[in-house]
Amino acid sequence: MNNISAKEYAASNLAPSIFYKKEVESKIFALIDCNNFYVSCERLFRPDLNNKPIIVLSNNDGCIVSRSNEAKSLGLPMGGPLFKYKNIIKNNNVNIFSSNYKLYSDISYRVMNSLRSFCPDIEIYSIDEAFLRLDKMSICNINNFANNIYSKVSKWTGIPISIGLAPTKTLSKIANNIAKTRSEFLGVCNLSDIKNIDAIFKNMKVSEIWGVAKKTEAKLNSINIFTIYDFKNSNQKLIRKILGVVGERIFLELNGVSCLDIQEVSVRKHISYSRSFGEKQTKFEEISQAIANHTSCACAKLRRQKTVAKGIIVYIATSPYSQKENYSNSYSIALDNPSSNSAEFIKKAQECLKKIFRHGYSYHKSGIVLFDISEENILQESFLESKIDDERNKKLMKIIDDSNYKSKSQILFFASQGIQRKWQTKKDLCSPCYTRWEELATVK
DNA sequence: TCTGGGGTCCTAGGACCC
DNA sequence: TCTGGGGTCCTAGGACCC
Repeated sequence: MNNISAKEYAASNLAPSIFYKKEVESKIFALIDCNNFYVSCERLFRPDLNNKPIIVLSNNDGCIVSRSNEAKSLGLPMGGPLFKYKNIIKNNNVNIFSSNYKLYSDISYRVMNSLRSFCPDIEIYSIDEAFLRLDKMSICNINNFANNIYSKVSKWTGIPISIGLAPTKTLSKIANNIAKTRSEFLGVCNLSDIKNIDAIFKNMKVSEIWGVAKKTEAKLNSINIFTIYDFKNSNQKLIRKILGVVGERIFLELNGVSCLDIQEVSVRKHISYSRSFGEKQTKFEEISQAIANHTSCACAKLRRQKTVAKGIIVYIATSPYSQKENYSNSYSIALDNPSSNSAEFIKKAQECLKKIFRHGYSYHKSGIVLFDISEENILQESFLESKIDDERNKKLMKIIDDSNYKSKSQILFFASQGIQRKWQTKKDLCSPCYTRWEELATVK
């Protein structure tokens, strides 16, 4: 069955209903989403925390990024800064964790592998979400199949999930939302089975649609579109005029015309690494260490995806919330030849920092971006650089990467990254990484 | 006192070319 | 004297996602 692009659809004279029918028959997407993922990972090894309010914090213990249902009902908002909610947290004995990304990515890997065993046509959309395309498989009963995924994944990994089924990705996100929020669906919602879908859509705000946030919501509200039902039944040309191709695509997807398919994994186009400092920093030396560290981590990522970058951007900033005079600046340098060598990029990063560092400010954050990324194997050989040096550097990087991978930590690093690391991010409430040998849970 | 981090895609506008 | 316009590429910024 041909996929009809939004453009082709817009250009066609055929009645929409013909397309809708064809598309409904042609594709079935399942969106699988882990419930309160970070919180669920923490609970996995701490069953004593079931049914208790838990929150997980962002880097530097700054904001709330994951909440258990109990924490949600206390009114703790997603993204809320921790210090504003100290009272609620204290009065209700809310359990707090710093984010433990090593643990979460290990658990995520388990969940995704389980999903892949059901359907190879998978797009891992984020650490806790994946789309499956089910219509290419021979499945007798799609609902039974989804129910099976639902129970097996929870059983195998211990992580609760929700599943939304629909003929487009946008609709499957909505179906997933319904599965998650309405207990009568028992965690799995097939949108095509719902008889009174209009009644449900009339009760959902446009901001509940994937791709519609504040700005877009305001634009839609201004033309009297408030609910998903309103949006779905509005005028395509008007939507195109007001929201551009992105909005038009959403409109079509809501109407069952699939414009977005499963995406293959592609190499990152930029790799960035930035952190707020645990405490404000004023000295060049400390910030220089942090920058060297960010650069080294980003280069390791670059090598892991077998790519090279042409240049680096370095930036530093004072806190945007500070009452004092603010300063932020960035500087970039392009290399003569693309590289993935940490030492080379660290040197350039420090040149950048010298250009932008100003005395007299308390810095809050620093970061780097590697840009113009291309695949390693299509790298052009330089005429100037010595090939022997190049080979030696590659070997050195491989030794560093292998050792750090084996030890699952940074046992080999550059002196410029520093040892004291006064700038390091705050992570006071971190759980053990239960999935690694040296931190396995103990049974008493 | 204390407010995260890493991405993607799209668009508008400028520079440049013929 | 009359002073175009279309195409392409690049970049910065906006909007959104989790």
